[in-house]
Amino acid sequence: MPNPKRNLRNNAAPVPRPPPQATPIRRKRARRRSGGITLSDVAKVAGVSAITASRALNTPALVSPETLHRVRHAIARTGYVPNMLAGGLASSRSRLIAALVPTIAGPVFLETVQALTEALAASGYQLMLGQSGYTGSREDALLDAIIGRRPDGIVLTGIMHSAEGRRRLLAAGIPVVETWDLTPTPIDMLVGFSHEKVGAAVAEYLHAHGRHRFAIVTGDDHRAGLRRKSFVEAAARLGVVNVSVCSVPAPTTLGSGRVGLSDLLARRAAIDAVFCSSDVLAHGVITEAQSRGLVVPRDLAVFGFGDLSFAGDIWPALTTVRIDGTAIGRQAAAFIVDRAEGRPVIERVVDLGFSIVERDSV
Amino acid sequence: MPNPKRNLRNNAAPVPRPPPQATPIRRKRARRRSGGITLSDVAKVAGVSAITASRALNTPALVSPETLHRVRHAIARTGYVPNMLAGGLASSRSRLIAALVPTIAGPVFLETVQALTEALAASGYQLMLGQSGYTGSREDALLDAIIGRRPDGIVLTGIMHSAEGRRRLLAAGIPVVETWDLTPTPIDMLVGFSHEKVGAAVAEYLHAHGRHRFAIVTGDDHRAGLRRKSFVEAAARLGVVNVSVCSVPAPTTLGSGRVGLSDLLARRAAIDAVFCSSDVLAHGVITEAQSRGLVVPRDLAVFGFGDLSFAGDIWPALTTVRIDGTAIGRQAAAFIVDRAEGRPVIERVVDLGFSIVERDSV
DNA sequence: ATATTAAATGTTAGCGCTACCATTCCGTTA
DNA sequence: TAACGGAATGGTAGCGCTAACATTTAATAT
Repeated sequence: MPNPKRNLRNNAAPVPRPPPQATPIRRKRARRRSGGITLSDVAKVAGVSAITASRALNTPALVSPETLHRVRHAIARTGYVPNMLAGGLASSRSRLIAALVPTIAGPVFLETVQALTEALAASGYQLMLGQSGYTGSREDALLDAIIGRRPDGIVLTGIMHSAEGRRRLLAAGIPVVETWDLTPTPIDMLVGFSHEKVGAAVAEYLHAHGRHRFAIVTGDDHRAGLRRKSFVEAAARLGVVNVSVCSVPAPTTLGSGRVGLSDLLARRAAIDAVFCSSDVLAHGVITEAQSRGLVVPRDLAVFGFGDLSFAGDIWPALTTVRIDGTAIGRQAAAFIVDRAEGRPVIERVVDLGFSIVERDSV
Repeated sequence: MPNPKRNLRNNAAPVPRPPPQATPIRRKRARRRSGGITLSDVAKVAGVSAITASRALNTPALVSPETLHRVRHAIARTGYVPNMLAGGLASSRSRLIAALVPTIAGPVFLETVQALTEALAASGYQLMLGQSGYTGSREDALLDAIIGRRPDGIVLTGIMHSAEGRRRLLAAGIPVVETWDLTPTPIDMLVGFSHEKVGAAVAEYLHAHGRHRFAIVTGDDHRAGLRRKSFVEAAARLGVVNVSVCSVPAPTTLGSGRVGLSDLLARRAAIDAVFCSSDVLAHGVITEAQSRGLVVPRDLAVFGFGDLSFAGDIWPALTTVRIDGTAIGRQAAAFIVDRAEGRPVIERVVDLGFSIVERDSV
């Protein structure tokens, strides 16, 4: 039976067929190199072994300066780009970090993601972004897709992870950082702030500024719910009992803020202050108020959350809660990198707190 | 010399030491399995070979229904998650698609990225997002990091890629889709619209609506420059010669829109219409106008670009250019998937056009 | 009844890289 | 002078998976 030699895609120098010696009938099968330049090619050009070339890239301290130079030269000449699939497989270190956010459409987490990206890149890691949606339905499937890439760490941002998800994460043995929240039962590491304290602080602030009829326009996600609850409780402590609540679906938009205020006003509830679960929502509330001839803050105080980039630029400038998303991202990156490099992380929970930015809308 | 047997991390059933026969002195070296569950484990549980288990996952049509069921059961029992590093290495198909955007902070490309993510996920691919910044300085380094992951495709979104970048991309042999632009010399595939036509259309629209003193507030990126140029040219054709131009750094913000209008007004130029290079900028211009007591559109017409989610909700509702970012993302995904699956792409350039959304700001 | 084909499964050998050892060649130390 | 130790480099065997074959069995055509 003749051996059909398909030598597809093999544009390398044709390997001379080994002479049919008295060796047992063992035919060389067609190679299937993907065609790119490999470390061995570089090593050959540099006149060293593959492993030395590898060391020149990964642990240059172990290589003599002269060899290092030769290898670097060879890399430049050949245009070699390391195959991180192969490297990750061999070393069990993918240098990939995954981040899970509900959505990138809402600008809330962008600052964190941005800081994360940069801090990780500085350490030679790359971020892979996954969107789970606020519902959590796709979360488990997404989690498998992520775990399949064997990331060196996972950053969970504002996610209500399912019990099943927690289990898989734990089973995979991947370092996890949860952010934007301070749950009492973190999976692994945690960097965030207390949503309860935010709610209480805002209620106290409004009260101290002479407001007594509170309302809330809030997205229906978990963390916003935490803030709402503590806001209402703090209000009650201050003697403000009837807090009108209007809930809108997450992610929040300027439009849903307008709808929220309309809704509140339609109830004929007497209100003089609105706490919104996001700056975007607050912006919508202000817009709606203005379109109705209400003057902010004279007729209505509006309080935001997030201190997004536009908060200081809208008119009137928005009084809001500032969360340092950049610091969160940086701290998360530090956690992950420490763990990935094998350094132990002692203090696994960091509370970054928040601050109130006083501007013109209250 | 005694053989120090380090059996680190090997929690599998202890392999019985092969009897020290008269074989040449070839010691088994310690295994270094990373500890997870592998396809072989699944195959063992299912009572089939590894390759059959692989087929059950990747090409279930080639496996008998009964075997398929057994394998699936075994996967569920073991909690197996395929190692895509290994799979990608073996098959030269990473099932990873990279997207390069200037920044995710600007909401302009979010719609496209979102659509891309979803369309790719539906085909079993995952998106990896890279931010190059508007400057392009980090672009080449980022490109190497991306090529190193051996993605099956790359989507360039609103990028001014360097010549060196183009070369590397071409050399890597990875399918490329450029988006949001209609350059005459695409690298590979292209889906976008004509920025020149947009500029001309807006100028004509404003003129048709009785405006004669045009101004521009624009971000300083390449594509915005294209629109500006054709806007000015079309204006000249219509007899509007002195178009005041105010350029602000990209990415654009609400704040820079306010600054832009202030700047324009400070020049004491008589203007009755402003074309902005983004909706965010337009929003800033409107905000600044209102804070100065100007009434939009009576005193000043404002034209945006992008039709972002808030455009219809601000007050007055923004007249703008609609780009179907979702369609762009979907088409890009279709291109990439076709190529990744080996289907030829005949028509490599798609013009998705644009439309003008008439609202209340003109 | 035999040849032919298709369907289902198995065997082997890599994909490109790095961990784990082994080796060589110095300069120190006893 | 021999023994030792560190620095630099190399050989080999995988990491977990799949392409390219090979083999077996059942169904169909001649």
